[in-house]
Amino acid sequence: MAILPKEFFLQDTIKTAKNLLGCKLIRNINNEKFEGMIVETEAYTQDDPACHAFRGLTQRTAPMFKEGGVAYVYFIYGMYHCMNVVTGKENTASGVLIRALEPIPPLKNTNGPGKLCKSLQINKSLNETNLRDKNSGLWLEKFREISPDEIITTTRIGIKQAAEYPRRFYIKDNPHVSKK
DNA sequence: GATAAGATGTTA
DNA sequence: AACATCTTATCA
Repeated sequence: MAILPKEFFLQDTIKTAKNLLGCKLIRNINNEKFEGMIVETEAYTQDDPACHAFRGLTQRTAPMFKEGGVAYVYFIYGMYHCMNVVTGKENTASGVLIRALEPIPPLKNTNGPGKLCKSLQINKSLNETNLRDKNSGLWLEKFREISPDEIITTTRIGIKQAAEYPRRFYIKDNPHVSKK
């Protein structure tokens, strides 16, 4: 299937968070491919108190300010990495947290943002990597069409700031969404 | 089932 | 000190 084009990442972040549902995330490790379909996302924008970039540009958040289509990978809780798809124009800080994948064999254990990064061996070496370039080892493709009535919207998980924002999206009845 | 605690390192 | 998490233990 086709690699997601640049324009895909330059739309409204919330729209992109929904559009990413049903897309495939593919990781190439030593010419072995691991893939899964995105089933759960969360949107983070610069005007959002829960967004890492809310307080401005720092070394950590710099990737979020790049033009959409690259990865923002950060380390959390001393053990896990989480991966975002950066969205929007250059100098606007926004991204979409990938929270869960429906694994395609032999991939497994991808029902959570920390778990999927562990399974796909996503770490800071992939920070700022171009998600439209297969040579980067991590990229996105169009996979399945998800109709609007299959998308459930809820509040986000694991945050205290702006906890009431309805910016978490997942595919209805999909068993690979992260646990409550 | 539910809730609590612990692991652990980076960030601001 | 808080943290965009997860696993294990300890209840009931």
